[in-house]
Amino acid sequence: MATSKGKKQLDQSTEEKIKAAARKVFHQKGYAATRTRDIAEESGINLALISYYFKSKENLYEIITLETVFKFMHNLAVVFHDESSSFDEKIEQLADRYIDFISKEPDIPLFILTAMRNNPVKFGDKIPLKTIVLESIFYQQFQEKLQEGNHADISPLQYLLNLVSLIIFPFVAKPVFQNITGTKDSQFHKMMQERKKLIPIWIKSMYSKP
Amino acid sequence: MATSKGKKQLDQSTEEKIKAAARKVFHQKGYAATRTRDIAEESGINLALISYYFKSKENLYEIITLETVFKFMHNLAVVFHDESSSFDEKIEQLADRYIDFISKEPDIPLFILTAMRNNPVKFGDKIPLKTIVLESIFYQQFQEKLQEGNHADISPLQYLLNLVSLIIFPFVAKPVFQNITGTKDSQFHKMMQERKKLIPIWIKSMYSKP
DNA sequence: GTCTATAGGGGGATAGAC
DNA sequence: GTCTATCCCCCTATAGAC
Repeated sequence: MATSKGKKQLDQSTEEKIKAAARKVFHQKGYAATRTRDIAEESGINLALISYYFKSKENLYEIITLETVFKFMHNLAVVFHDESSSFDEKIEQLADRYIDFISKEPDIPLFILTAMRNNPVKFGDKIPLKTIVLESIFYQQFQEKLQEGNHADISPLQYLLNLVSLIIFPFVAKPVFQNITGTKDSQFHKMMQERKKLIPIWIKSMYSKP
Repeated sequence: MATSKGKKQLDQSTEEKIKAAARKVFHQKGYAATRTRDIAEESGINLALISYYFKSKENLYEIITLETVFKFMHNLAVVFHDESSSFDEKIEQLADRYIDFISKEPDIPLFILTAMRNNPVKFGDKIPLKTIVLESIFYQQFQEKLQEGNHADISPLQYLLNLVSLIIFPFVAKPVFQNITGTKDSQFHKMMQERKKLIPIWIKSMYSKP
């Protein structure tokens, strides 16, 4: 039952402590505003150990970013490649999983969006995003739906944008939204839960013939 | 015809040069990653003049941020308070104006979103966001629409979130989207232009009775 | 108002003891 | 593996000449 590192499961290894702290601080403040000293304090380890285990701040950041993007896209991959679910069920599952995921990790969307803008190429090379989307069962089912023809005009790319926008943007805009509307955290959370059911319905309406 | 500063209109004052450069660099890289030296180089002025005119980097950043948020919300205010247009026309105008605006200033949405997350209170106090939205003609017209009752259930807040999400998010997600789909800049621009017409239609469909 | 020169502090990284 | 002490560069801000 020991881990591969031969440590107890209860207390993390130093390496893992650093990564957990780095994840937290980088997600919250971004690369430039984060000091290695913040990570050291957050994790309770000694500053010098960051260099010992990860060589540089930049290297640590790259590791965290790659892992974060992977984790985020994992939900997508699981749903997109599920053989047992229908197209409509996949939409429901996407809304459900991502709204839960982002509710628990609210800093991740802005973190990824910023990381990708600052360095679009680097991460594009290392993460098989195209494969996940374009070679998925979801994409096949999408093509079949287009063949049926009993829908309003669908551009697959616009469809994808709409789906993702409706799911993710409210979380990114949360501070602005709460500022304008005076919505409290509990209300906001309730609204996001409602969107799990509403988004699939809305998406269907958008593409049904009039 | 002279400006209040008594300078020619053709070449900007030093103060304006600095602000223009600061705007550009802050929008692109954010506060922490921006060095005052970047702003000096970008504007072609001497580093010491930034302190002379604006005292500190932080103060300059605050000025830029406030102006940016004002400028962004101005489109909203103009459309929301227009007495001559109908509710549906306002939706069309919003999509139209914001898609044009963000196309020209693509860094602004992420800049504002990040600024508001890092300091939600400060800007909330200084910008009359609530007034712009909740005391607008748009909001009145919205209430009237609710009274009519010939629509699917509408939560005003969810409606607002959907509208804004569909307009803004594609621009924020542009790097990720292009990475996944291989879409080029020209294609992306064309898609956003199409959305000017599509978003009002989609929004209507979402809220029409089945 | 604009420049040069520099103060002063902070932050990433490492040497070397334990 | 972990710690203390410190190096050294870089960045903001300012003093002071022009």
